[in-house]
Amino acid sequence: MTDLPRPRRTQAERSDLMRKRLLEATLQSLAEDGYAGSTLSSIVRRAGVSRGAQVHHYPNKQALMLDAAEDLLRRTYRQLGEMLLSIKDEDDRLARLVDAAWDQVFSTPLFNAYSELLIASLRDPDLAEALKARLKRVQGVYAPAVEHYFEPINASKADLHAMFVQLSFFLVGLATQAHLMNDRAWVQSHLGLWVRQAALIMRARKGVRQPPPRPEAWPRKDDTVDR
Amino acid sequence: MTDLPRPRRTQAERSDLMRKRLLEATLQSLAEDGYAGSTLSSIVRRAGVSRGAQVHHYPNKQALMLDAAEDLLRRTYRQLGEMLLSIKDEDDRLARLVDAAWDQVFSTPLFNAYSELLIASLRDPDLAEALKARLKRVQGVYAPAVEHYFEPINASKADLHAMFVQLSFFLVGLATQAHLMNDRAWVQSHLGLWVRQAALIMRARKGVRQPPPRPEAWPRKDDTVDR
DNA sequence: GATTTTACATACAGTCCGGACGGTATCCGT
DNA sequence: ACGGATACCGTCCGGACTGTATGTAAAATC
Repeated sequence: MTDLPRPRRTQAERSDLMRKRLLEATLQSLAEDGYAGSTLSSIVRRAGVSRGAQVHHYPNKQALMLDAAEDLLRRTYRQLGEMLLSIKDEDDRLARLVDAAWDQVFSTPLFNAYSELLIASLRDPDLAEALKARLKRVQGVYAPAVEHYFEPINASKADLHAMFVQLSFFLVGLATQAHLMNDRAWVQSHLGLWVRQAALIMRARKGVRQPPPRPEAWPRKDDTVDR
Repeated sequence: MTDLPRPRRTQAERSDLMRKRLLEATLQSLAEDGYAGSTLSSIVRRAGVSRGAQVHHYPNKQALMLDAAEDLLRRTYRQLGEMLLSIKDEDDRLARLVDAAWDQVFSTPLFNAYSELLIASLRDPDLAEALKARLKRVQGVYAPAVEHYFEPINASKADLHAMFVQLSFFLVGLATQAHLMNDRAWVQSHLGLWVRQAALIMRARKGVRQPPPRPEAWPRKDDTVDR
């Protein structure tokens, strides 16, 4: 018995894996059961770990939620970056971008988790602060990409960017109310309207063959939480 | 003692008053403490009534929340109607309308209650159904008013209406995230962008002196809740 | 290899929530 | 005026949740 069937794992490996499982379960739980419905017991059950593991890594519920929010925005950051890289140089670049944003980000169950955290942050200043800080970073993803792909016509650069900010808010509103609305076609038609309106003040840059500047990696956090 | 200091109230009066107090407290509580934080005890405490009164009028929490949602949309319906009636025939009618919608509806604490109900309805089909039905009625308020005040230019009537639907979603997204953003000026500039974009496909009708058709009164509900 | 630190597990304590229930006051039809 | 219906009150109970305290195995340190 030189090698045990269970390989020896280092402490850091164990911790990272455990946190990953907890965060994954937390985000799933947020999406399915909502913020209030995401009880520590249910999260732990979903993750298939014990209650003690969670309490070891996160002293209280808020700490877990803060880290989950961080993780969620990190994922979104990455996903948005990949989506932008996947946009090809086509005539209907604007429409493709909007569709991709809706399909790959805002209409996903993961975004429900964001909605929950967003509403919860109305009454949790720490959570609000975390979301605010990380949101800025996410916005930093597509701000350069916007100028890379599009140029204003009869409008200022500021309007160009503002138009996309408006899009994101529109998509948030859409995502939180989509379940009250009819169907996908209805959503598509409204996305189409935005595209037509946006086309009035911007156009795709000609001859863009390179993808936008690769967004920088998200810096690892060193301090876990506030103490 | 011919006249008691407390005048005799009819049963219906007592009930109506009690429900009013409960609904008022519920909406306040939703706005301040959120859906999960709006416990029956806290609502009752806020309303200054006993626990038994509530349970008499609403058999469970969901029934209370359903009625509160109904009441909230009814109020919004009324408020939107009044707002539309207050719009004067001015050059910047569009801008005034948007500002009024933001100031008088979407940025108010009452709208926070709507956000809470909205998110809660993701996991409460009954609540979702109630919101959906009543939302249609609210939308019915400004649909005629839109055509009363504006006419499309280089666009279809459908686009005209869609543009305002888009506005409402944009405002919802704005309202749920405004606390993460900077300041009022920032919001104003984005509202301004929408106005400028809208002005590209619509204009105020000339010589409109009459207010839009007065929205019909909200029909009283007869069946209280599902049994 | 002994000891200290870290990772994880289980049991417990205190709190609070939602719903049920028994009782009282007020009103209404007759 | 009187009996039933309606409105209202205060309390109790089962359950669930969060945080804590204690115990055990594994890994790191020396």
